[in-house]
Amino acid sequence: MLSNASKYAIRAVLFLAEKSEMHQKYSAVEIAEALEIPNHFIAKLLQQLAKNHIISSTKGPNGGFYLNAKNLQLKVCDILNVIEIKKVFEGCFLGLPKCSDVNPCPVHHVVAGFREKILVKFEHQTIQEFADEVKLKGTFISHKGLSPSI
Amino acid sequence: MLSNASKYAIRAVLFLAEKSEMHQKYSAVEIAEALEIPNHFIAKLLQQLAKNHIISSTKGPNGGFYLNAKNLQLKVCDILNVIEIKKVFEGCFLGLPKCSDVNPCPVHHVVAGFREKILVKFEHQTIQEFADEVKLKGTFISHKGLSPSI
DNA sequence: TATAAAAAATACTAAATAGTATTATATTAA
DNA sequence: TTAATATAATACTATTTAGTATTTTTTATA
Repeated sequence: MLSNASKYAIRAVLFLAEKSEMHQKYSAVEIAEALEIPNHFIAKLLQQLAKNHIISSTKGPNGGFYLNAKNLQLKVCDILNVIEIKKVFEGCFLGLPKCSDVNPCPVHHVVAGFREKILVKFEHQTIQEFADEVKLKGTFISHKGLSPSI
Repeated sequence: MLSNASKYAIRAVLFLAEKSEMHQKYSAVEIAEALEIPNHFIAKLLQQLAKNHIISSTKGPNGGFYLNAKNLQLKVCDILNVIEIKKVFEGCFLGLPKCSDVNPCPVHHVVAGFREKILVKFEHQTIQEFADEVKLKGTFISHKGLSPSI
């Protein structure tokens, strides 16, 4: 459903959001290591996000990527609009050109419920709120260091 | 989430299921036209399904593809196991390697509900039952002939 | 002001998915 | 037994996504 690029980008932004209180910056390499994702790939994605003002960056020594107050008020959808070409959550699960409540495909109603939920989250919840929720609930944006047996 | 190949294959099998009472056979070309999908592409998929005994076929004049009683008792998952290389509904929505109820990603619980529903349907409902449901509910496996404005 | 650290830009290669074209084989029926 | 029809098999091309490598630019600081 999401491309690897989008998955990496969302996790990277959540990583930066979690760290944003400390006002520290993180290099692409540090982020790649923390999330166990390809170094050069995430660097390119972060650059795209920075260019589109979804995240912030400064060059040079002690530079890196970070989120400012404005960035923290953006939504996951703002990330996806930069990374993903096509609208991810549009498009019928079975590929019908005009699938809708009126002309539903055989799984339309099963999918529609999920789509609604995830769309509300990604369109309305701010990155700040999302990151707070991650902290509160103790969910994971990386499995680094997790016991290999689990 | 599903590849085009899987989408086409599921719709083609539902098409054949709907027609199975008439004991008529349908050529790849006829199926392609009815579902408005690429001719050669669906032909190749139908051949794969036939080779794996998911659907039935006979060559020659008046030949074509059809479903026998045994085929009608199969599940959508049986189709996917032939067409799709990787398990479609495994794998974390955000790409975490060990996402689970124990180590959930930030959207795990939103996704898990949907995944459960669609998986139950695709694993347990027979093609026959699925096709009956399509007929009963009047859902669409093609939008061919639908007014272009809708 | 030279150096090093970091993003930014550019240009690739590789792999997976999507789709097309051609030829061979089987079967029916005239 | 020949012609027509349809699947089966094989071999492609094109596009998208994923990932890598290299060079340029900016900037802090020694």
